[in-house]
Amino acid sequence: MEQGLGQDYIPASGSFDKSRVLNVRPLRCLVPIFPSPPNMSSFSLPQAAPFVSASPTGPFPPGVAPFYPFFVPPDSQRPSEQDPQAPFGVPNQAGPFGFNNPVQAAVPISSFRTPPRPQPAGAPNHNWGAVNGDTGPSRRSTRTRTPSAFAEEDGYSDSQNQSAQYLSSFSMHITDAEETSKAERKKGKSQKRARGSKGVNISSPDVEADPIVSNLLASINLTTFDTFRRADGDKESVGYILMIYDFLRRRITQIEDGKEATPGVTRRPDLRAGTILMNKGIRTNIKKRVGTVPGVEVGDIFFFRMETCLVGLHAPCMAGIDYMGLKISQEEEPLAVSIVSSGGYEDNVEDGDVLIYSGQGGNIYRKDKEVMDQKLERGNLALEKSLHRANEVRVIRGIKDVANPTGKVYVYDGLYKIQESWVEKGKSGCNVFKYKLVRVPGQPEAFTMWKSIQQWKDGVTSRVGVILPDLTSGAESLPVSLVNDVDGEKGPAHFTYFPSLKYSNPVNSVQSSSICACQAGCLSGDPHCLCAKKNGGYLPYTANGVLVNRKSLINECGPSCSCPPNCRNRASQGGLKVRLEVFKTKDKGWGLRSWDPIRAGAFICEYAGEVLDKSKVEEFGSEAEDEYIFDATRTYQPLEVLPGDLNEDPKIPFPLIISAKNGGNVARFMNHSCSPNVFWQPILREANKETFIHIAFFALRHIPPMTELTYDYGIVQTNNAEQRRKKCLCGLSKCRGYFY
DNA sequence: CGAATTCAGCGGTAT
DNA sequence: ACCGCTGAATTCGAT
Repeated sequence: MEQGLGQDYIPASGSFDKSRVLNVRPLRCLVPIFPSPPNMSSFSLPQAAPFVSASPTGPFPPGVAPFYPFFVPPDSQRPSEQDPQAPFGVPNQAGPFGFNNPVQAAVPISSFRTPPRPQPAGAPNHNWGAVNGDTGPSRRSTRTRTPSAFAEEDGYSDSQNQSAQYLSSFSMHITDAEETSKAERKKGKSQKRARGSKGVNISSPDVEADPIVSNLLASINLTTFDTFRRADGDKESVGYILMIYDFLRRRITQIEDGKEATPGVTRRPDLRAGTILMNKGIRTNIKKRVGTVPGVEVGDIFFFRMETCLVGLHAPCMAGIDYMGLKISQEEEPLAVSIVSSGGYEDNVEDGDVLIYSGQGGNIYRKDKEVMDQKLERGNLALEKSLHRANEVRVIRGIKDVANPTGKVYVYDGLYKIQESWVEKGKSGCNVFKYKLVRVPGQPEAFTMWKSIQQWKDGVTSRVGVILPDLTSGAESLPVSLVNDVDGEKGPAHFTYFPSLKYSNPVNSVQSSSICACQAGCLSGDPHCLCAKKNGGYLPYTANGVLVNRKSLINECGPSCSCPPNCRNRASQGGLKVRLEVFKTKDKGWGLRSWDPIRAGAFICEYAGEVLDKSKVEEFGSEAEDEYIFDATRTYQPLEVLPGDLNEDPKIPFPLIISAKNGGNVARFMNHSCSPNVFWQPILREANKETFIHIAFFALRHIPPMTELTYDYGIVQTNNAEQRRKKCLCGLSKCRGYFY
């Protein structure tokens, strides 16, 4: 598939309308002016470089004025707001800066740049912006390059070609040795800093000394992250990194929660976990690139900026614009590779496929510093160059997280192209750069899906194919839609909806051992909290109800405890937290998915149904009908990422089998997958002075909206297992072919 | 209780 | 050395 770069850079000659392009982009536009030879692949060798650069000193074709549009006459409050179509705020083409006398009136782009600092004669000049009318020495004259260096520094990736052939054409910039020494230096630096800075970061070493964390780090097979994997990821390594990262983050949160809070000190488990993984080289896609990042798919979600750094989607951990230097012919230009739009600036995000993005700088969002005009440097310059080069820019959209209002969800919304740019006066009265980005067509839905879901929730539009708006008839705290937009089936076979587990008799209950007296809610590491004690000292959940790691059994607080209902050690008790729908899948019958994003470790639902007593269990053993059954006695593959001692295998003191055939909740619709995104966890909970075991489902990884929820059904180890096994339809490369 | 404020952070870029 | 669309903790302010 010749999607993306190639086609966009190499229009078939004559297929474009020069006047149209020029009208839209009056800047020096290399695409139409220097068409490349046809039949050139997007994956170009140096001699066939798609980038043909004009000489920095011109000549420019008639009517192409270099950079004048950035000139904003101080006295003419040029109305870009009123006419955003006029690129760069040029009201029309007649004025003194129109096409008629462009060159004379041209103001060099450098007029928007920081004045270059005085440099000794002959020093390298990094003033990229001074392309035309440059008074300083050109970069070309101060630096020579070998032809082969071009290929080495080409950061373009071809999403369809991540083969060894592709890799071999690049030389790895970062060898293992370099990587290690870099990490060592880094580590030394951070330790020094920790010592020197009033003990703010002093707890960092004991996080790594924590047995669970050091176990985790020791268990990671570092050969998995050899040079090859670090340079170019795949879905597996990206998923692995994200899972380790979030586990580490949750574990650090848990440890920190157990400590006395130091007033005024902000704890950043996200940064701590990120730094550890960075230093260990547990990351991928280190080499920056334009376009697709291998292993990251459109629609993938992140809950921390550090996650996008680790997988190479967006390297800066705070800045919104990521860019790289790219050698083009003899020039080096910064090109934007990705942006994050998260609401700090006055971005316009109304249309799902168009984004009006504000440039960086100018202290727009800082209250402690004086607001100033933005400058055409760093990311802003890179975006400008990317406009001219028409290269694809990854867009990550930050959205307020419904489940955690203080946090954000970042959605990778795929590739965009910058269509135009201009300068306008921001609210503060200072110049702000604006960039109009338009989504490259043909990509899977991502951000627009979020918008649709929001409209369904608001009742603005209705979901297509809804059979029942709430199949629970109000039995859950949130409605669960029944949807079929695939075929004519009107719904699953009849069953009774009830939201929790039904024990026919309390035989299987476990004796209640203790209750807690934490009136204000339980806290991790509190030696007085018996419930924390029962869970091994720490509470199993973080403050926002996220499960830190899988345990053989979790002891939640119950009605007899003194803690309030919102105590964090009751994560599975509040009913549904995400808006779910039961939907008709293409080939697996009915399935379950969520309208809301779900973060790794978040509670989804429990398995409701009737607990089969021992006699029925035996009867069940010979029964072929096991469509809606949860069977804790099956054997389960260990969860793929975390080592066994971190993710303990579930242990239930009796053979628990639940039937949801006649009645149950949404969990009965969850299908099997050999590479699931959900796992189950036994939970001990009190009711009427007795304790019962419940089966709760938690997210194994971050799950984007509308992704089917699946867990591993396990394998039955019986004589007639072969006949009863079902063909697995998960369709994954890891599929073991069957379940039960 | 949500919004606004405060502030230490970190990887990366540029000097 | 400097920079930035972080994110947690804390204070503020409108109910």
